[in-house]
Amino acid sequence: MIYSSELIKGTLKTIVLKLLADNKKMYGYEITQRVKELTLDKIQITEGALYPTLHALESDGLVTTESEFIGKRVRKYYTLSPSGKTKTKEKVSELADFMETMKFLLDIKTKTA
Amino acid sequence: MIYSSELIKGTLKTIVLKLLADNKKMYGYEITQRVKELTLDKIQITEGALYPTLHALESDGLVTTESEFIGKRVRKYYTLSPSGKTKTKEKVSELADFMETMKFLLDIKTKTA
DNA sequence: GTCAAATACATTGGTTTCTTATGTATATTT
DNA sequence: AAATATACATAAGAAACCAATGTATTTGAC
Repeated sequence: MIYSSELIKGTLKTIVLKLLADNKKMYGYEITQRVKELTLDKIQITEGALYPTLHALESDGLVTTESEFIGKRVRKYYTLSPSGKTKTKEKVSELADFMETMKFLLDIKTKTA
Repeated sequence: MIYSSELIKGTLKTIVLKLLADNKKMYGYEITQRVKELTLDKIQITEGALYPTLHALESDGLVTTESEFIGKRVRKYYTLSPSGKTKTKEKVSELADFMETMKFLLDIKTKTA
């Protein structure tokens, strides 16, 4: 089972930031594989979604990059900047809060009829 | 505090379906107010988001409608159809599952560095 | 009694965010 | 040798929401 794509919307950036916070430095392809693995294939980040997101994080100054050659192939590592670390905490706690709220909303049984 | 709008994306339809499942019949404005109230103002559904969503649910056959006059003003009630009830269960359990996965993702501390 | 705010519907234009598809190239496995 | 995996990237389009606008009635405050 793979989650319907609407659900991923809005959480991708937070997922990426959190992974970077936990793993110091990661490259794009690694992120897609890690998420796939951690979620037992339920969340599969497409490259068309990931790379633009990473580029946006970079241009927002939330991450810095360094390219490395593995043989002849480039690998681009992403690392959180100080402001990125702050932003990550904000985003993660907002999402955690949101999930609490959603959990409450989904459990309510206030039959008025 | 109000959640950043990206978070709502993908969950609105499920929220609406769940409210209708719990309250039998509701009208649009009532839904916005109920959500606002239940979430302590943290989720505010805009009309520009809600009405298109309700219309989509209707054209998908997940809800039926009946209009009522309150004085001279129309009020349009929405009620889940049988397929809407089934869909609601699916959507709610998918979202619950997704939140479990996200909770796990946000808590991981697998320092590899 | 009038003026603002609340109630109640709806649509339109624009943005953000993701998907699908495509492109390039190297490395590994069968 | 060919298929798959690794690794980057972009472009066109769709989906979902926001902000703004529009119409109209009703209620509450002063």
